[in-house]
Amino acid sequence: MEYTEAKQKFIQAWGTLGSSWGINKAMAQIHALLLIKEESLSAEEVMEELQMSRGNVNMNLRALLDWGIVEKVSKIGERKEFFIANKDVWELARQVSKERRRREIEPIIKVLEQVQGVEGTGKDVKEFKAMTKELKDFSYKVDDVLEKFIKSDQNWFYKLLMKL
Amino acid sequence: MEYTEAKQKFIQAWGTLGSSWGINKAMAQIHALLLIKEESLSAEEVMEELQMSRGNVNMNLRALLDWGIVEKVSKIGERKEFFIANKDVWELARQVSKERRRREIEPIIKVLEQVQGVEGTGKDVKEFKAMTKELKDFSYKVDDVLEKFIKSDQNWFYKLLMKL
DNA sequence: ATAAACATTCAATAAGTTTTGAAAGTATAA
DNA sequence: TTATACTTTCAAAACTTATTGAATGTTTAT
Repeated sequence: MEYTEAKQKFIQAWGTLGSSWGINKAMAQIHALLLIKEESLSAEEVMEELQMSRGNVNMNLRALLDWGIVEKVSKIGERKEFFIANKDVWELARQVSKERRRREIEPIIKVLEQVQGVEGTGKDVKEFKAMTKELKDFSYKVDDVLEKFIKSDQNWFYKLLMKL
Repeated sequence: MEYTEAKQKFIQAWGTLGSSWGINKAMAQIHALLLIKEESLSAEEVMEELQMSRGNVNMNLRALLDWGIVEKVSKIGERKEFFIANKDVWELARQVSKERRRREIEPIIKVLEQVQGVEGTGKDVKEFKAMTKELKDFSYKVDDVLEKFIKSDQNWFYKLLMKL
């Protein structure tokens, strides 16, 4: 397989994967491109390589910064900004887990807590309370695992894998 | 809080959560409704409660069956079909993990394997190979954890949580 | 202060996804 | 077999999300 073909294929696949992960395609593709480039790239270069508009690239680069998986780099003598992806896959997984925890687990726990306060003693209400309590308990457990994962180091994780 | 309000709130929140999980809103909302109802519901009843069209309800009930998180129930003397959600949260988590593994991890591993076969000895190619290899190795580890999780029982999981 | 180089915003548009509902299909009962 | 009850399909419409690119804002160099 040609390098150009392989590169396209990877960027494409990463974009698709992103979509089923709440990360939009452009964002995931830019990330993929930065992942496979050792040097940092300017917005211009990303536009060029991925054939995306300036606005789109700018917006999604900022989103990547926001997720903490891409960093800005200044080059001496250069005015424009350059961007580089953190190449540590472990760190990437941690950052993504962290963001998803914040954006998904936390809000659902909040709602589950709230609706627990439903009034009444009817059958429907009892069932409702029972089910939402189970979900809440489980969510707390997941939250707990995620928290530990996020705070842990790579070694901890690999040791855990061994144990399984 | 009133039962009706709590119910709406929960169904709403579950729908939103679903969206960031690759599960469409209607599908997640139907699932939420079935989760909080002990008895099975007919398509008609779901339509009524969620104010959705027949086509939408039918389509998404089939998707839920497909994901293995909702089951058909036949009632004697009744011609129509009824649907019930599995109330075991643990089992739900397992089923969802199973489907997501199949739909997401497996395809990306396949692509990563493929692009590993890229030809050339240039700097770009070497970097590309190194990065995609790292991603592949990590994906295999995740796949492995998921596989064990899917095949395990609830007890295993809770014991694991204790250890963390 | 001005110009040049670059970054950001945002309204318009395009693309993608979900939802509808009527029509077609299927199974059951009489 | 025919009518009825129910399910499935699918093209069109509604809705949502992503993308563009020109206009605006900001920084730096002269």
